[in-house]
Amino acid sequence: MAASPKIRRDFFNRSVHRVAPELIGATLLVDGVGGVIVEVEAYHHTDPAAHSYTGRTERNAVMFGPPGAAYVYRSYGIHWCLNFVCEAEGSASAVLIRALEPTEGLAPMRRRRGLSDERALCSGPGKLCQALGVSIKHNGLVLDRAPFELRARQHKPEIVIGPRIGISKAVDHPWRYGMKGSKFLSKPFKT
DNA sequence: TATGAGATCAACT
DNA sequence: GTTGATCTCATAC
Repeated sequence: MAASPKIRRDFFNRSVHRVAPELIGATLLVDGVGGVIVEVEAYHHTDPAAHSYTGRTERNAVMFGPPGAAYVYRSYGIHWCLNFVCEAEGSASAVLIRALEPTEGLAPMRRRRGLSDERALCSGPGKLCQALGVSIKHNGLVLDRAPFELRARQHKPEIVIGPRIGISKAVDHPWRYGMKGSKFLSKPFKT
């Protein structure tokens, strides 16, 4: 199989709404463990649902930094969520990685998750971070250097679009992107 | 299949 | 003091 080109950090130097759909089908690895991105959501600083909406704080400082970095935060006190910073320094936009199709390092993922069901390993932002071992240690790290590895997709997949999940503000913005027909989505898309 | 509650904590008001 | 960009398990249908 031909090696896919690595995604460099300048890939993220564009609008989240352009970056997000292009991430579908790309491969994300952390320490060699990961898979194909099948679901993401876009967050923009003008968006009431975004952490950056009310301005820079200690938690979201990475979002205000240069694109191509990972923004990791704790959700509901227990889970971690992984975002990729986009656009430009200070624009405070990011793409939330919501689901992966596991392809590399199945054994460590199953061990970390305590599950054997492949479909449940990475089908949600909290699950995905647990399976890949992502935590606050990764906050602020750039995505084109170890332990991260991002590889571009070979072919453009069919993309489905819908409203975002688990938020209470700006719920109608269709800023959730998924790979059509994937069995590894956190929730099915209404088509 | 669907709905609901509990876990658990840092940031925010 | 309240609220989540969530997940899992239990109970109901």
